[in-house]
Formats: sequence, structure tokens, C-alpha cells
Amino acid sequence: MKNLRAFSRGLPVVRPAWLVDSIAANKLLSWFPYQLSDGVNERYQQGTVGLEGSSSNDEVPKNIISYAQLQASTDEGQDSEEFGCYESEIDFDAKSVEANDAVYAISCSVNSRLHFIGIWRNRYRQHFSDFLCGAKSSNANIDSLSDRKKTIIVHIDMDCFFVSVVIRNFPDLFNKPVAVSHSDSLNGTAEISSANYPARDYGLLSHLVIVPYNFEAYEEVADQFYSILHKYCNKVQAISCDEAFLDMTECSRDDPRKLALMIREEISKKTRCTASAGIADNMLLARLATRSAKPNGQCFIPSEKVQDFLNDLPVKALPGIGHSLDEKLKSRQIQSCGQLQNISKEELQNEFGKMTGDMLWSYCRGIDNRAVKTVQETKSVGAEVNWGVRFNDNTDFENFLVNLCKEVSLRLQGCRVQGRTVTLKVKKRRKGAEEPAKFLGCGDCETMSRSMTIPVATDDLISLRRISKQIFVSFHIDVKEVRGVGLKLSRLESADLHRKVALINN
DNA sequence: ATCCTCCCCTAC
DNA sequence: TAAGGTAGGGGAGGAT
Ligand SMILES: [Mg+2]
Ligand SMILES: [Mg+2]
Repeated sequence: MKNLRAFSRGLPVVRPAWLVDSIAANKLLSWFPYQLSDGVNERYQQGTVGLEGSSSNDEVPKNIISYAQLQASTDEGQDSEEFGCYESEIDFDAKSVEANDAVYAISCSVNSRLHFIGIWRNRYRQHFSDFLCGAKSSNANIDSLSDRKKTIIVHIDMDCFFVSVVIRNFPDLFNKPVAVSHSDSLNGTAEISSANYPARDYGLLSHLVIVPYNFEAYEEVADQFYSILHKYCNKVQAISCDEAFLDMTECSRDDPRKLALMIREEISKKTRCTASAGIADNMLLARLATRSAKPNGQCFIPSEKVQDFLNDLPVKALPGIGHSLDEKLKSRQIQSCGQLQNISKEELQNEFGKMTGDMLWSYCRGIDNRAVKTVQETKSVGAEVNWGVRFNDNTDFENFLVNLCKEVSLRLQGCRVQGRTVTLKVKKRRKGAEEPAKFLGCGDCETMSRSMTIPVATDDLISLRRISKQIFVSFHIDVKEVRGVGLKLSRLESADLHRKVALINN
């Protein structure tokens, strides 16, 4: 990694207030009064979340982030996003009063990009299954018939979504390096969520414009995005608020490339944000094609080009291969898909397990038998907080836990499900770990989780309180050492069905 | 064999 | 200041 301090020292950076004020004034203001003074770039110390999901702090501290890091470590460094499920019904309002208490515990989440990414995924999935309520068996007849006709998959992903949406009314910024962050001063430890392509390509951190999040706008644009997709295709799998797969096999006789172009043009016209698309005959290749087409482009991978495409592709580019697997493969001198192809399936399965080995073997050859799933069953519902968590005493902790239970209870009711298995996860400061460099971060932690399965599914606050408390006590942790708490329910059952059965039994 | 629990890893 | 959430998949190892 290049240390950019020497390059960037003293160069001007514009503060987010510039954009905010510009919006207020309804025009672009001069940058000059908003430039940050000398030394601003020093604030780029360890501002981003570690690529290695592990101990993000307490690793070797970085004095400055480079553009390579900017690209690699932002949420959208490789572009992606997602959606969620709760508050689906009108009676959510009736609950919102008591929800306020829970919101207190989870209050930081209203500013959490990761919270929204998670919530939006469920909400859009939900939205979609409502959308095609008639066609119930939309997931059926896929795999078995897939050989009869060659499937055509289109993958669409908005380009650097979090940035594009915020600056969509400011075309003057399109060609300037822009990033999204909470912090209006880059001195601190705020993370950069997304950076546009000029920012990624740029060699220097100078002139980087930082803009704030606009969560309302993300939702608005995501709605527009999905409305457009659904106009062109009824087999849509929502991956996130800005990313989806379309199964175009039955959708049209037209050239899918032409359709992808039309979709992208309509998105661009409607949202003033660009999208990229990949077209191939399975989901894996379509997704890889999108990646290679960004920004504002599209790519078709015909079967005969697959091997060429994969041969030099880094294994990390494959979905399912993250940092850990990448390192393990690297230690065996495997960096590209072409190299991975030289390992037998048996060897991979022995080394990485049956399913993972199979996945590696197939993906590095461009083989992917997954089908586009328009509806996906929810298997767990939960909430967790790992930022800003510090407790003085047991009362503090118990208040927090109650509020967490309230939040989870409301989410369960919002999804109309109840669960039988309750899992409590607690992050505890690792012995010897310092206060983290990241402001209010959880730092280097030991994670403990324990679950309890009950005979009858519940969404009841009192039950959740009792069980989560009981589990926590079994950990024997000093609350002063707690840095994160999560509560999740699984083994879900339909709450409506449950109620009906209860009525019948009465 | 199959299921379950407690992780870890991954994606968005 | 800053807002490190949410959910799914799978492996290891033990219980059945
Ligand atoms: Mg994207
Ligand atoms: Mg990967």
C-alpha cells in the first residue's frame, strides 16, 4: 500500500458542509470557503473498516489510506447492496410508540449504513413476493427444466450506489472524486461507505469531496430501480437495494443485450444514476460480467468465452471466496481461477469440506446451477449492536437487553413469524485488548454465542427477556467488558398459522 | 445417518 | 467524534 501522506499533504479537501449548503441554496456554491486547511489528509488514519473482518483495530495501524484501500475497503468497493422485511403492515404505527423505547437501544442504527443495507434486503424481498402474489410457485420448475432451454441471466447493479444517489442532482460532481461518509472531518475514524469511480481512479486523495448519507434518497431510488426491473421481467431475485438477477429465459425473444441496454437507459433516465449489467447463461457468470463492465457498462459472456474470462481472474473475485479462503488458497500458490482448475474436486473437498470444495471446483470453471429465486424463505430474524456499547453496571446492561428484545419482538411481528430457537451473541473485550482506535468501536473481541430452543414458537417480549437474560447469565461476563450484543430467533413459524391453531385448540 | 449447537465466513 | 447490521451457508464435533 502506498503511503499517500507525502502526496496529499496540504492539498485542499472540500467539507460535506459545502454540499449541504449547496443543496440548501439550491445551486452549487464555490468550493473555496469549504476547503479544509492544511493537514486534513492526516485524518485518513485507519478510517475504514479492516478488510480482514477480524480485529479491525489493533492490527498495524495505517496512518493514511490509499486509493487502493479506498477502492477495496468501501462497502461498494466491488459494488453491492441489500434489503429487509419488517414494518410491512399498517399496524406498525400503532406499535411505534413502544417501538421508541427499542429505538433508543438501537438508536445508532438509524444512522447505520449496514443496518439499512440489511433492512432493505428483507423489505425488497417482501415487496417482491407481494408483487407476484398470484404466481405462487415462482421458484418451481427451474432446475429440472433448465436443460431444455439455455437460460439467460441478466445481473444488474447500480454503480457506487451510495455516492451516485446523493450526487444525482449535482452533475458537476459526476467527474470529481466523491465519497460518502458520516464524518465532516476526516480527522476521525469515520468509515467511507462508497466512493465514485473518479475517486477510485484518482491517484491522490486531494480534492476528495465527502458527502453525507441520504438514506431517504437511497430508498426512493431503489424503489424506482425495482419498478423498472419488474416492467421488463417477472423473474427477479432481489439481492440488495441496488442489485438484482433477472431470469430472461422466458421474458422475451429479443436479444438480452438489447434489453439490458434498455433497462439501463431507463434506470439512468429515471434516477440520474447509472447501472451496469452482466449477461450470461448462469448467475455466477452474469455477476462476474457485471463486475467487469463497471461503471456504466454491460458485458455479455458467451459460453465459448468463459474459459478465457476465467483463466486469469483472481479467485477472490468469485462469490463465496472472501478473505479467508483467498488466503488459504494463496498459501497454496493459487491465485487465479485457472490455477484453481488444476486441483481435483476430491482434494478441494478434503481440504475445505464437501460443499465448499464442490463450490470451488464448479465456480472456477464457471459452473453454477443455482436458479433465480423470486421468493426466499426467511430463516432467522434478529438485531445486534456492536458499536457504542459500553455499560457501567448491570442495570445499564439490562435496560439495553430489554430494548433489544423489544426490537426483535417488533421485527418478528412485522414479519408475522415467531421463533423457537433464541440465540444470544455477546462480544466481550479480549483480554489485554486496548480501547479501540475506532471511536466507540467494539475493538478486539471474543465472541460468545449460545442458543436455547423452546417447545412453542414465540415473539413475546417477556419470553425473550427471560431467555436472553438466562443465557447472558450463563456466560459469566462482567458487563463492563461487553462490547456488542445480538439477539436472533430461528426455527421460524408463521405467527398467523400459530394463532389459528391456538384458536382451534380453544 | 441425521440433527443440533457453536462457531466462522461471506455478501451486501 | 460516529453510527462495526443482517442473514444465510457450512464445517466440526458431539448427541441421538
Ligand atoms: Mg452497487
Ligand atoms: Mg469473493
